[in-house]
Amino acid sequence: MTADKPLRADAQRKRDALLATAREVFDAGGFFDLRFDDFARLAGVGTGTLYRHFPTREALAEAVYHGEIAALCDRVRQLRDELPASEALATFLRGMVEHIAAHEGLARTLSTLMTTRAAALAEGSRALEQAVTDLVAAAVRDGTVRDDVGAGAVMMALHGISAGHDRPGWRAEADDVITLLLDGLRRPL
Amino acid sequence: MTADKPLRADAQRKRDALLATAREVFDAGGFFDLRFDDFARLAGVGTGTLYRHFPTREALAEAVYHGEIAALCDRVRQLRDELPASEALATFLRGMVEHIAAHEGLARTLSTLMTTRAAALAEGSRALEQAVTDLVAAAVRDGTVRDDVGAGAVMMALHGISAGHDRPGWRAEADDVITLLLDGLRRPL
DNA sequence: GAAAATATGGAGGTCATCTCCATTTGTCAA
DNA sequence: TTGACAAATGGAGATGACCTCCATATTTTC
Repeated sequence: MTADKPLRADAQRKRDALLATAREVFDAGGFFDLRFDDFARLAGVGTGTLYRHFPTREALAEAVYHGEIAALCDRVRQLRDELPASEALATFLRGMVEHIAAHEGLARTLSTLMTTRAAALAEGSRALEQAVTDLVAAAVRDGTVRDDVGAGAVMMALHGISAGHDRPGWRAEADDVITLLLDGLRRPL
Repeated sequence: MTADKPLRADAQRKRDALLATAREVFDAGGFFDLRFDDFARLAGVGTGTLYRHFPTREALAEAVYHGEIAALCDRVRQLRDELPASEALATFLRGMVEHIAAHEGLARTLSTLMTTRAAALAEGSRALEQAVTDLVAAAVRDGTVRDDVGAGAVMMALHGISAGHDRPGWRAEADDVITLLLDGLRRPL
């Protein structure tokens, strides 16, 4: 799938510069207010080069997002190895809110992209979804989580959380959503 | 706030035509793929007229959305009068999923708008949020719903649901989210 | 029915997006 | 090293969507 052909030295350099700049702009939150051409200049690159590497804003965002997703997936796996499944799930979800809080600009950028062009990011976030699905499945096997709801519901709720990050009481509400999810997921006795 | 000055006859006619056309295009789901100028022509109106009535896409969407929101608020109030608060809440949330399912194009349009320019729709959706907040508060007063989480969490989850409407297993997942919410909200004994 | 007020529509200006290709840079074989 | 080929660059300019402006048309008022 990712049959990357070896990139020429200068091409790799430019690509890295673009990604580095993108990460900064993302975190600053000004991604959508910046003309794409200007973004190229900001990264010290011609517009043509920018477009060759990343044909669309979404493509660029996905590339930036990729590392982020991978890190989250790792964290899911790590938690699953260290803790009982249901605790791992709880810890992960709580940590997710923390993570979004700490990278507000990034969350904003991503959730905007999600709704404008879901397809572009679907590929990338599928990995995360799979990891969460596995975690939920493990908790179900342990008998600590009900078996009549899927992990998709958790993903949906997470999406709502990250999309709503600019609400005034975001942090408290996000925590509440997680609380409701976890309590709702507990296997009815 | 809405101190509408009486509109001239022809102006009203054009405005209605625009709204009617918008509703169709929304439901068909092609709102964002359509050039705004073309939309004017489609409604049999000059571009200038379109822009005078609705300065932005968002303004148009909000106008279309307005009736929708009002209907939902009415429904919340109606349910609150007919049923115990916690049942009213459950019925409303279930109905909301049904409603989104039945108006997919509209849901898509709205969730896109929500994230692109939250401010534009905030006014309209604030009313809905207030109605839901009241309903949750009533359920808390009844003692059927826990008092340590706010209604904002419910709004967030709903947002996640409507934003994810194009996921393959949307309907089932949406129902799951509601199930989790409701079970999570039930007052712990 | 004439003047004033209000609304119309679409031609054209503005500006971000993206393409194209003459030029530069990197790679590799001899 | 050097020459020749491939790969990559960058920015000028085409493209096309968005929105403004105003001469004209319609409605209302007196």
